[in-house]
Amino acid sequence: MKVYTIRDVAKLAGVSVTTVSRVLNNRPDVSAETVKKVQKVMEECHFVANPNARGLKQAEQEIVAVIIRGRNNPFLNALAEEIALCKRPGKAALIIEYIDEEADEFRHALGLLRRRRVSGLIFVGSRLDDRCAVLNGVSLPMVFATVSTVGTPMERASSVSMDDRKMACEAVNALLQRGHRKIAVFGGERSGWDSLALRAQGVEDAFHAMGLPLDDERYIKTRLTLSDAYAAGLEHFRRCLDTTAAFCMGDSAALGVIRALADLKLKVPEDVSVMGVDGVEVGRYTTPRLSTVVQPVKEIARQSAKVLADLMENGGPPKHVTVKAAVEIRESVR
Amino acid sequence: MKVYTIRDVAKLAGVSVTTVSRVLNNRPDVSAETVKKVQKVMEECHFVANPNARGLKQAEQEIVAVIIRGRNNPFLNALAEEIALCKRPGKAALIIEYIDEEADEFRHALGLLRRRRVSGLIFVGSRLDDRCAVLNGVSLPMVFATVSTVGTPMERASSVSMDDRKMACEAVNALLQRGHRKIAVFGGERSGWDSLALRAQGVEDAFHAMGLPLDDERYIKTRLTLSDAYAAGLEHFRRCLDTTAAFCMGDSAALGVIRALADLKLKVPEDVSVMGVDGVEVGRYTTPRLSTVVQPVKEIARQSAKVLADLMENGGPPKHVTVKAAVEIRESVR
DNA sequence: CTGAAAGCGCTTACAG
DNA sequence: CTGAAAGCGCTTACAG
Repeated sequence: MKVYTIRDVAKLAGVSVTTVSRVLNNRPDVSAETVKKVQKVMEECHFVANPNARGLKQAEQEIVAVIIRGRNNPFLNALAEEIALCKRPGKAALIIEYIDEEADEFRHALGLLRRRRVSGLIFVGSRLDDRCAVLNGVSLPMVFATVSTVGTPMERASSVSMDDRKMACEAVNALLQRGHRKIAVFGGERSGWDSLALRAQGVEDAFHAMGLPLDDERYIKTRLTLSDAYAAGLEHFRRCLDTTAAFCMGDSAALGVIRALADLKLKVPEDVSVMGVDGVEVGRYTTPRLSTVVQPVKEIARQSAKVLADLMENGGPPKHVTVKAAVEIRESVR
Repeated sequence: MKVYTIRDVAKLAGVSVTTVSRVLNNRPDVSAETVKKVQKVMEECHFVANPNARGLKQAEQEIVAVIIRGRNNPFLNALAEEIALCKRPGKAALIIEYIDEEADEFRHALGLLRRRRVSGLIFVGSRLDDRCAVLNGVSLPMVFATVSTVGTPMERASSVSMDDRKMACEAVNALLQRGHRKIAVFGGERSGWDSLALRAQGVEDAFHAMGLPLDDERYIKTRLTLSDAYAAGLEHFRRCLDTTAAFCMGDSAALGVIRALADLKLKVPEDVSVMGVDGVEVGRYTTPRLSTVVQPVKEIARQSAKVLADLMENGGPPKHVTVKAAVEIRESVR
């Protein structure tokens, strides 16, 4: 199957290449008759312009890359979708790269920069540990969505996030206020600067404000997936029968823990209260409905796109936006 | 910030453009010394090759487009991920386009074909109604994942799917076997050729095999989302107090219906049994665990990629692959 | 191991 | 309204 070029089309239509190009780009300065003739030929031979050739001459198109860590996280997925819906500076194209939760998103980004002429970068759901220093060599506008980069070694990165530390504190506080004292925390790495580390600090804040110690035995480090949290939940509640509440740093993890409790014949919230973080849709439909810290997905997406656009257009120092989140007590807590 | 070309690099490094190109492509026929020199310059000026220019000369890269209907469907998302992981003929690039559930995926595909030189197409989760005839003009290899195109007006389309009719029949049969007679069905459009229409036929088959009529009042047409199914469930079970089971043509819908039942103080499965379709992960962790028709996601992805690859390489008539699915009775049915 | 030159398929001043 | 020609930034025979 021959691939036609505009040269072929021109010959077939008996016009110049220039004219075909004009028709292709809907320029006004072609006679209606010619347009028709050329379009007919294009139709007949299923002509499709070569985007590489177009891109080569046309004002180089800007590309914004969105790098998402973990595809099956419904919260990050929803966020990616919203980001894709935001309008971008000029008509910058968007490339979305999902990378494995265990992979190194920073190396991945560097690799991408070497292959493509990216002019802006959004990281979604990144882990912020020592690795992030490698981005210091990058002078592109970068924004981290959902985690704050304040206080990290990355001096040039912007970020949009809720106040993870404060919200975790509020969430745990909600449990403390309801009389819970033995609270299990299902979280991640406590070092580093990312959301999970900040949330761990927030948990401590809440305990300390009440003059209570944070029981290390009740801090359970786990991946925040359904299956891992389920296993971790089984393990914990078999061992610690006196735990009356769980704060899970992700909704999927919370759902996994709730299921583990059910399998141990413990009722939520009668025996154990469970609180998540994120506010994914399914949490409104489970039984019991999941209490959680609802992150404003659209707001985070919008602000991320806006900060990036502003940086790409006007430059300037990195910005850090904090969006408002809310603890929503639903049926899983009492 | 100046954008460097390989010409600039060549000048700075004191070599020819050809040599720079060779270094760029890791060709073996350059002296180590030269390589080092050129790489140093590239590094210094943050050189990134223009992919358009590369693509223009290099053997035109094949592009496979995946068109997915509805982004927040976890089942389709999982499928898309698996497809992305499958190896493709040559090193065909993959572009994944999510389109709105209400949009017309066929027009979208045609638009895409006009803009990009796509050499293969995978549709994920398409609705198959009269609109699909527009694809008859397309002579590209196309495969529909999750729906069978047998019997549709599309003569050139291949498909990979479970036997929707048979599996729906089996699922409803499982309910009938357990003594349920008043079964509500939450499905979609009953006309057309897509999965939902086939499943509706399967439901009828099951009823007819038992010599029972399918009660039209209990066929509820709804979008198969959490929120819509929730609303439809509330509405139905308020009205039909004698319904003892629900067959929902999607797991999200099933979860929505289960929640509606809970809000009506009806217990699942004691008062009403609920069965879904798809087999999404969260259904294994809800309370009660969701009974469902588990579709073999990886198998569908793998077969779709394989059929497409084969068609792209060798051509030939369209293929229709049927994969095995299984009704899994979990806690939501008794 | 290295380079000069042609060419990929378009777009875009420029001239008419 | 139309066309001849230069050029976008690379790659790739070809010659050395």
